[in-house]
Amino acid sequence: MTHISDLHNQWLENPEYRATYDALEEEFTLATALIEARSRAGLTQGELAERMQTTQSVVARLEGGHVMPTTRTLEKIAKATGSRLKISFEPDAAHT
Amino acid sequence: MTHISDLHNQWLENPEYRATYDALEEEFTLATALIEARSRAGLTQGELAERMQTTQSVVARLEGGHVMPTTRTLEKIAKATGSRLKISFEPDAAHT
DNA sequence: GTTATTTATAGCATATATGCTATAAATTGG
DNA sequence: CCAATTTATAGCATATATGCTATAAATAAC
Repeated sequence: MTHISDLHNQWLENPEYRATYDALEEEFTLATALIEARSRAGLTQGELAERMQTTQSVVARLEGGHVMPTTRTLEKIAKATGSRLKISFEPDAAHT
Repeated sequence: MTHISDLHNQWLENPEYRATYDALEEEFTLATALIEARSRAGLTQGELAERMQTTQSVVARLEGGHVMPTTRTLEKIAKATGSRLKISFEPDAAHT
């Protein structure tokens, strides 16, 4: 069974992949969070799309992590999955 | 002294405002979070803009809550303010 | 293994966020 | 007050997310 995080760990050993890791991380975690929210709501992509007033292909694209969605889209997802969207900037100890 | 949350509470009594409250809430809280992150970092809009590779007017627009930014922009803000971006969909008890 | 269901990809038009310059408005320091 | 700094707004070009249809690929049900 190939889970996305397995791929993730596997790819970590590829230097070229590591180079772009920072930029991709958010897309990975966001896509994962989205998939989890949809699972929790027990919806198919098509059903979620309907509640978001869009189409299944749009949801697939979002879950594929191929875009950096707007907060407008994130809000629609939250509402459609019975979730509450939370966005925060947490002080990063490592940086400060 | 006019704080954004004061205006918020004040406007809550205006019915017309209440009608669009849901759609605006996220912009309010996000803008507030952004302003806080910048304050924490001790940066002016111009300085933050420079670190984000953009201009002061763009930061002003974001903080004004007049746009629903992409996660790409949120990531830039996080990095520039020494923060870590967190996005999550939390199960909403009230809905379920 | 065949069918039905679900998910992923492609390609294009449209909407919206971003990037930018200039300038106004507001705030701060003296 | 005045000057300097900071923040807000306007307007336009560009980049990117979204909306859409169609179809392929993968999974699940039987």
